Amino acid sequence: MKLTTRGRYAVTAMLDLAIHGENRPVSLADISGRQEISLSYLEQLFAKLRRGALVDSVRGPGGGYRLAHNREAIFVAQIIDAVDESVDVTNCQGKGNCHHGEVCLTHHLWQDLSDQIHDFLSGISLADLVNNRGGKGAARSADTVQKLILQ
Amino acid sequence: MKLTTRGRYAVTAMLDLAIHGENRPVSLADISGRQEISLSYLEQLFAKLRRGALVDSVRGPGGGYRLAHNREAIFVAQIIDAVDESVDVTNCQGKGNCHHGEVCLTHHLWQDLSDQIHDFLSGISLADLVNNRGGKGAARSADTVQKLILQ
DNA sequence: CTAAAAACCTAGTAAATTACTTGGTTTTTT
DNA sequence: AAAAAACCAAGTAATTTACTAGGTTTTTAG
Repeated sequence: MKLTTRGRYAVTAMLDLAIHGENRPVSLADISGRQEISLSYLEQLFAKLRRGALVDSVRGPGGGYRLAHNREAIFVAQIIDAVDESVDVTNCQGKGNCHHGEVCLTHHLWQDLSDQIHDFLSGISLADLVNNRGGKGAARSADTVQKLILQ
Repeated sequence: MKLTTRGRYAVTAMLDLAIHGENRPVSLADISGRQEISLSYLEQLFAKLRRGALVDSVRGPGGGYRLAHNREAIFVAQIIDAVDESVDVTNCQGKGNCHHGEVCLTHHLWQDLSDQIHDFLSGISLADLVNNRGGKGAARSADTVQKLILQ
């Protein structure tokens, strides 16, 4: 399945951007420092995020990246789609040619799971994450959020 | 995340077993032939499935594997857990030490997604798959099912 | 107007994982 | 006794992933 560390990194970086980028653009060097993701790796991820129209870039000193839309309008599924190409758990990437050119025994199972995951992640915006409402809304203590935001 | 080809192979093989193993045990050589999975790889998977008490083995000629429970009582999540260890999308395997020993920004998101996937796959039994009710019950034409079962 | 900060780009590489191979042994049936 | 099967351990090829190296271009601040 396409749900790897790459996607996690991308969501984390976008969340960092949502938290720290209200006024000025945020440089990848800053995100790299805070989230401990290699700068050059971030560059590669943000190239994809930009192609996916999720962020805008500002070049030159004082530049960096900005969210291309507001927090409420950027969903986790979009981020993962942008960097991982797809959230797909089938073997045949949904083509249905997994067994001698026909659908394999479990094709529909994986297809349905894929859809399920995509639906789940499509319902969660960056705003939800900032406001601590990831998924079912697992509790996160107020001071943990503070620590994470203020570092 | 732990949702790889290994898990898919395991579910496919177990489904093959459910379909072909009503009377006699099914040898891995048979499954290997039908599903095009390397025999030795199947052996490794079935060692784990046996440790997970999902199948029983019968040694000697005419031997093979049998489901350890009936189709209704074996769920996809159990199969994947047995071969992939866990269906976990967090970076820290649920430990919550992903960022300087604290939970990372997106920990709860991945935790919730993990739970979601696990719940989904826990609701689908081998019997459901045999009867073509994977997940939301995507339609599969009757003759496709025939082809798959009768090969 | 120049130095520096940033994005932007390409290619390569190290590490990890995955799928598979090899070459056995043990058990049990015919 | 031969053969069919499970069972086992170690190694390997292929792929993917995360990261590094080494640039260029753009733009701002001084």
